[in-house]
Amino acid sequence: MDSIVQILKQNNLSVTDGRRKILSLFLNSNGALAHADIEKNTHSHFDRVTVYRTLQSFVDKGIIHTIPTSDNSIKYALCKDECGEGHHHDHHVHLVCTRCGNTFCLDNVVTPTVKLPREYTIQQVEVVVKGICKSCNNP
Amino acid sequence: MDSIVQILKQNNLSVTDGRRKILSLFLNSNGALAHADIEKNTHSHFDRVTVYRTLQSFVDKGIIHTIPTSDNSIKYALCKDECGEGHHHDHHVHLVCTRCGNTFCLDNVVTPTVKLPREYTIQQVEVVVKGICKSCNNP
DNA sequence: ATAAAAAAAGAAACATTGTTGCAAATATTT
DNA sequence: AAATATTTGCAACAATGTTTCTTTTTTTAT
Ligand SMILES: [Mn+2]
Ligand SMILES: [Mn+2]
Ligand SMILES: [Zn+2]
Ligand SMILES: [Zn+2]
Repeated sequence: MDSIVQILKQNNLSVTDGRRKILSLFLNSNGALAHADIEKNTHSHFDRVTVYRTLQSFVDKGIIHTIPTSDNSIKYALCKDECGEGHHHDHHVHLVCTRCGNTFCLDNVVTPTVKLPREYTIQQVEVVVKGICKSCNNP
Repeated sequence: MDSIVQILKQNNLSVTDGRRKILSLFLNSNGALAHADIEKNTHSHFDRVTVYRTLQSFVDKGIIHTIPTSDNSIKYALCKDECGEGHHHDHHVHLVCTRCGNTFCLDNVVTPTVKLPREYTIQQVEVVVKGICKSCNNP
């Protein structure tokens, strides 16, 4: 059975064209994708609303995670850790390349620990590095 | 002379009602502000476009900085370090309170150092912590 | 394989957010 | 006070996101 179908079924998502196509985009991309990238890559084959709902359900199920950015654009990337419904554990650093504009999960770079004064409680630490990516550095 | 006017003049910005009012909002707020907060607090006294342009010019001048978020909303906060035109040096951690929703600059918590593989170049590190803020913890 | 039930997609209408060009108003300089 | 430079508000537009409802598709049960 197709690995894409497998992932969808494992997450109790019914298998539809849209979900198959969008999930395969993530599996075949090494960087993060924005909503607009998906619309472009699917040649607007799917309604915008469908794309929004698909992304939301993937996030809910722990298949993809969002990446914070300073401009107003949510980026999404595959979860590679053990994320599930309501359980996101993506403790890795993200890199936004200032040259090519792409965003990457650095799965091997673990989020550093942050110490806050006692009055605060930490729930999650997000680290986004702006810099130059691998392929822009070694062209 | 008014300290607000002083800041504006120091940055070669002409002194207008909008800039005075918006800058004073930042000076009197302990958390970060989103565009919508400013519109609300000024009772839409200023055109939306003016607010956008004012925020942009404050960022350009190094008076305020943006804070990345996972939802699609830019937050802005006063720069307290030595930022200037084209020189942002806000090396502190930001906290997004999951209870009250406010975003705070933790000026005393320095951004941890991050080590990336040699193939990458680091330009800037942004750390956003989700958790519970001081006042939500000690009500 | 077929019918029934459940879930998702599409369409439309709308709300919010952000951008651009230009004329009128305001601030600064002379 | 007048000339110049800058900013503002308006209008029109583009992009992004949400909600409701009907149609289509997928899944489940027979
Ligand atoms: Mn990631
Ligand atoms: Mn800050
Ligand atoms: Zn790059
Ligand atoms: Zn709080």
